Amino acid sequence: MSRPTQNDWSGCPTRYAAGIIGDKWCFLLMRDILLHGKRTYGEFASSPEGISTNILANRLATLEAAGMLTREIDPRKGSRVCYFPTRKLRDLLPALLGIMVWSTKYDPQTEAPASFAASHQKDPLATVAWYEAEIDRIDAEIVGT
Amino acid sequence: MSRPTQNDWSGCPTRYAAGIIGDKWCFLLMRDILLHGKRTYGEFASSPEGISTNILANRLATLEAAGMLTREIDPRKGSRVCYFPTRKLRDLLPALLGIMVWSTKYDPQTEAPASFAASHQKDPLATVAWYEAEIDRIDAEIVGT
DNA sequence: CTGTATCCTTAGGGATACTG
DNA sequence: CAGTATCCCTAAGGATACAG
Repeated sequence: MSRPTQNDWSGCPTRYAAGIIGDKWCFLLMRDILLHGKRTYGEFASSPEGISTNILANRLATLEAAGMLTREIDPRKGSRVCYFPTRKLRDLLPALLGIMVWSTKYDPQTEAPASFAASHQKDPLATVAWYEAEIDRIDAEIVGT
Repeated sequence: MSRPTQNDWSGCPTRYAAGIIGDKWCFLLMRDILLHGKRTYGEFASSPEGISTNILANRLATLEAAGMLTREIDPRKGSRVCYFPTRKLRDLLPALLGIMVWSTKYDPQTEAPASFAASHQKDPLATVAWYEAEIDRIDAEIVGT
């Protein structure tokens, strides 16, 4: 069976991701959407990292252009804008989960362990259950293909 | 059982990662080390993305300071420097695999599918086998804790 | 070959004011 | 509240020369 060897990475599948994930603000915004359930401009702007409004607008446009989110009117309340994750963004969740597990293990700043870290250490299977529930919740929100 | 809820992300485990992964050059260098088996300054410099030497030196120092790699003399050939992945970096492989799978699915630039993409589509289990072999190969190289 | 150092230009991005 | 626009400064980083 042919499996990838070391010298066959001409079309390296990570270079593409580097353009989107390899940007601090895009990365944090995707986190906010996928993991924190944030959907509105104001919610993004209030993140503890303190993104400035021009950068926020710029990155929202970037992510929309990259097909990671869609900009729509809030179905519940007219004249209010919401950003929804696309399937493409949703599919990044497994990778994000991997990053979270890694950070939980190595981040020295996590003074009081977050509930994720706690439950993950106690029972990794609980993390899987959490992950799948998260997937379901986001799937229910994805509108287009 | 307590599992993470949406409003409990005060100690968000992704913010830490954003500082390391959320940088294009660090991201690509970690890819080179983990997936392309690159170990020397010249090998990094010759990557198709064309990193300039001052940035390369800067990021190698950053990654070393972050405990992601160690700088050592080549055991086989004296007076030649090599950079080895630490366990901390190695543990990022699962996340990187997730990113690769994602890119393989969505990167429109992947004109000729890489062997990874091909084998992954043909048989996902082959990817797992590839991944475990990769882990073993890197583990054999990790020197310190 | 493995880096360092310097120059210099551009882009990133914070602060803030402004608009619908 | 959801942005847009401007100002302005710093840092990122490309090119290149130099050193061990």
